[in-house]
Amino acid sequence: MAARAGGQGGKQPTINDVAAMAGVSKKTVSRVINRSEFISDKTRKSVQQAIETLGFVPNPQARALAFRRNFLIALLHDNPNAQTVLNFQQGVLDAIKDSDLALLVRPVDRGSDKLLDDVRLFLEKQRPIGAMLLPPISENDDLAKICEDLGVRYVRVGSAPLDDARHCVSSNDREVVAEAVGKLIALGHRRIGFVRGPAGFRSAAEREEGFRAALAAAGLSLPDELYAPGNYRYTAGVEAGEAMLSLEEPPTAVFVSNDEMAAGVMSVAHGKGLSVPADLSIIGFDDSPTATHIWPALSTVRWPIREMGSRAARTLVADFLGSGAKAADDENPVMPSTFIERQSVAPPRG
Amino acid sequence: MAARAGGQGGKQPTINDVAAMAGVSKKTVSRVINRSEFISDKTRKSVQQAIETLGFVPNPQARALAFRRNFLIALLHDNPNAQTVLNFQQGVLDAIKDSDLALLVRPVDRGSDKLLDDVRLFLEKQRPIGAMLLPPISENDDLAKICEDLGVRYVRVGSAPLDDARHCVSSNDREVVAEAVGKLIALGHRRIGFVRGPAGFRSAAEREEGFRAALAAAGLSLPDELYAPGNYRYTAGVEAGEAMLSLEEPPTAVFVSNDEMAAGVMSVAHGKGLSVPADLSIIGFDDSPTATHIWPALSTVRWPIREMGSRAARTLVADFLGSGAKAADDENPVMPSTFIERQSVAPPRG
DNA sequence: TTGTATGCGTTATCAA
DNA sequence: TTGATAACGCATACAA
Repeated sequence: MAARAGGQGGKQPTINDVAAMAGVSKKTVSRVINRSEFISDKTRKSVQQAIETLGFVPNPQARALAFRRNFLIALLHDNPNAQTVLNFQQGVLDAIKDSDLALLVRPVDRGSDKLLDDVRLFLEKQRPIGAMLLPPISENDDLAKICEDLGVRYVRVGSAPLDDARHCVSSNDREVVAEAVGKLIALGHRRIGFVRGPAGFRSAAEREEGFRAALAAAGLSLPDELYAPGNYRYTAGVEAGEAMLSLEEPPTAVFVSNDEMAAGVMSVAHGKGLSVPADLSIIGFDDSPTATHIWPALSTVRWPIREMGSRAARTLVADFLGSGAKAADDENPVMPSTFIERQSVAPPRG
Repeated sequence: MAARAGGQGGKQPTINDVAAMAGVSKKTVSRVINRSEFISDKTRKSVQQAIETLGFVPNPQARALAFRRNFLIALLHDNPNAQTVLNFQQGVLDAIKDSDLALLVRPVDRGSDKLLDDVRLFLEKQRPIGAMLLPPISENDDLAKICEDLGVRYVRVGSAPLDDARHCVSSNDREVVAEAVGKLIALGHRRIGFVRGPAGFRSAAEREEGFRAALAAAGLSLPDELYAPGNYRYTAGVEAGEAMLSLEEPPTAVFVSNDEMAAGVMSVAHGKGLSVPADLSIIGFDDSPTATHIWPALSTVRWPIREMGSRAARTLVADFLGSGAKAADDENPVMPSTFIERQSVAPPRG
């Protein structure tokens, strides 16, 4: 059981109890709590002693009122992908578990015309010390501006730098996609299909650019019939698969902009009696659980989402603590994605 | 943009501004905010008028301090399944979006020996009005007791009633599993395998009981070689599949206690050149994204997780508002799961 | 380096 | 049905 020495009358001890026991004023106790520099080692120790024996824990509500800021960090997202959001949360928690911050989660609706007002009201009320924006809403500049206006620190998460280093954590989708597609080409593939992510998503654009860069580097072109639109959903993958695999000269490989759509393409291949990877190589993106659950296991790109969550939270915290601003400046805000080879890729037949 | 009539000096208007404008005391304004009954309609209206024109929003931090309670509800979980957690969150948000509650998310580690202390400290500090416990930690009675001790309302989510109706939202896993397995039997299957969930999980036990009930009802038995342990992970499904499908007389169908393991079994079937469902019918549980991403699409049981989230949150809120306690008592806390037939089930060969 | 007085914005007490 | 005043627990300005 938790050892709670208890103040008086079973209630939680307050700063007053600590002050009384240590024989100092509450302000001095406050200074110790907030790590003020102007404190003699002696009094600091005696105060810490009292805090210890009393089992005193500062009341976050009172601090929030006085600070005009809640000791929370908010995660704003539009539920693009459950695993992504949850992995990110996990990373955030890794970073804040030893602080006394807590995580506030706020799903929003990017399609709503009240999105901006919703977020503004939320931040005004909750007053978190910082907010983290997950893609795709991280790409919304108005949202960032709202944070700025309200004095809420923010970090935008994206597949490419969206803001200055202080306000952004990103991966390098473009490069890694180019690398992955390059391997396809090295294996001998010449007709390589592409399934795109939704219009207006930066991640979709980045992945496409990486794809095209790899093709260009090898002097290959992308015929229209091997280019399919998509929306990151399974059904879009199915549609793209049906279209491409019905071609007279179908592709021997395809890069699909996320795993879920890749699963759709693979289903179509199975349905048509094609063998993956013998008849068709497939590469996805995300390294979601789906990637390993389907058969054969999908080669894909792992997004360092947990690390990004941790990094985003650390940036916010360091920024908040001020002094520790080093953490935010030292680290490179671009975190590398990695290509993961599994069973869905092989040289083309013949 | 949000229409904020603003108090004075660009800052947020406070209760004092409202009181001044309406010509009443702040306590009266407070009464209006908190829907006290002892207010004349006339003053109520004039106060509401002032609130409106000022664009006043009560400061949650101040209220939290005075109420000794934060206007938050906490979600405690042990990350069993990303989709489940996120769907649940979505349901919670459906329920609280018109209140001024916010959602605090707290992943915990059920393996840690500090679990209880962690949760206690978290609740002591954050002082949410209520907490929701997701399985498997919802099965931990000590956790419920901690909530009770701290005066934090709680709701436990499970696959069977874990507590009294006021503190529990559950599904009816057992019945639905029995129904699903019954269909297998009706199709003519006689050798049906079973892959279990992890020991100590109530959901695993419920599903097994449902499975056995269906078998018993048909006078069938479960040979040892068709019973496999598992842990809800893909690899456990693979192991179970390898074992069962290497048998001299393999099963013609298998019920797997969750989708992820079912995907593992299906991979093994594919690898052995077996056709699903012609050679092997498979049923999973969860209706996770995986169920539709694999090929063929998996017949499974849909857990009403979003509805449960919504229900859990409404219970907490109603309980908190006191008056509206009806919501908590009227509704049946058991929410039905449903069997979903897709392509992974067919009659046995021959 | 430390203490005093006061503020943060709301609710509770108790009297009017 | 209302209001004056005291909590709520901590932080800040300004003194000492």
